[in-house]
Amino acid sequence: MREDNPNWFVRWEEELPSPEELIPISQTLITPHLALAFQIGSPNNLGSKKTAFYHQKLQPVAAPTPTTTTPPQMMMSSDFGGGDSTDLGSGSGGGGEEPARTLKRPRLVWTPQLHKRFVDAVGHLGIKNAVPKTIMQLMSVEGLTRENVASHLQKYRLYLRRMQGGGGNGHGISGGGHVIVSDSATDRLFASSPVPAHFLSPVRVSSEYLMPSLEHSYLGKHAITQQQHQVVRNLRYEDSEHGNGDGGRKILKLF
DNA sequence: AGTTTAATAT
DNA sequence: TATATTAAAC
Repeated sequence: MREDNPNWFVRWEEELPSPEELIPISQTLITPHLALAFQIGSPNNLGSKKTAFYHQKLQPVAAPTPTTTTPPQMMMSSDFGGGDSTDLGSGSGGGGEEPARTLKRPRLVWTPQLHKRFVDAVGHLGIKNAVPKTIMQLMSVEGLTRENVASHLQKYRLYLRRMQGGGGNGHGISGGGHVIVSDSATDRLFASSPVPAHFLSPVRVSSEYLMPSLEHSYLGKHAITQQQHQVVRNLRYEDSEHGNGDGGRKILKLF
């Protein structure tokens, strides 16, 4: 906002994951579209049975903030669309068909990256303007809907408020009333588990997540213990048949 | 863990 | 009318 440092966008840009971080190992040569069209398994497309493909794009690049208090135009001299193409909607390249935007999308997975964008989008907008629509715009993730953000925001607020009130908190809220600075990837995406059986070291900084497994030859089921999979920019459909809970739903991962 | 719905407010 | 917020169901 205005009260912020005039070069807030520099900081923002710095915090953004570099392209190298986004496309580490599982850079697929075959686009999701093609993979699905040919029913061939991409590296992490496990023994999938049914994979739907319907998606859309959205919002070319809306005005930064068409609301009353308009922040300075951000057009980094370097680039923005070059490195990290934050694109949730899949490639409309080959076929070029654009399924009606009225179809219900598969559930979005809030990866740490996506959540991070969300968080500092909220950060840079004031509390005042941190409302789904503007957040969504500032994030500028294609295909991300307003209700996606709204939903996440709801949970996020939920999370925030139970750390202020709740007994053991150790997090930053200034006595004044606002300026929420929760961090640590927001406690690993909303930390609902009361510190699992993991020997947790007092300080864990640097790269929040990260999967050291170089040779990821995980086949069969997604036997990954916990944590996020390696993310691959753009989306991927999987059939997640959790033994219990919901039976075989399609999910959508970003990045 | 996310989505949708409904009620309510702006 | 459109959007936000919240709770609750799914």
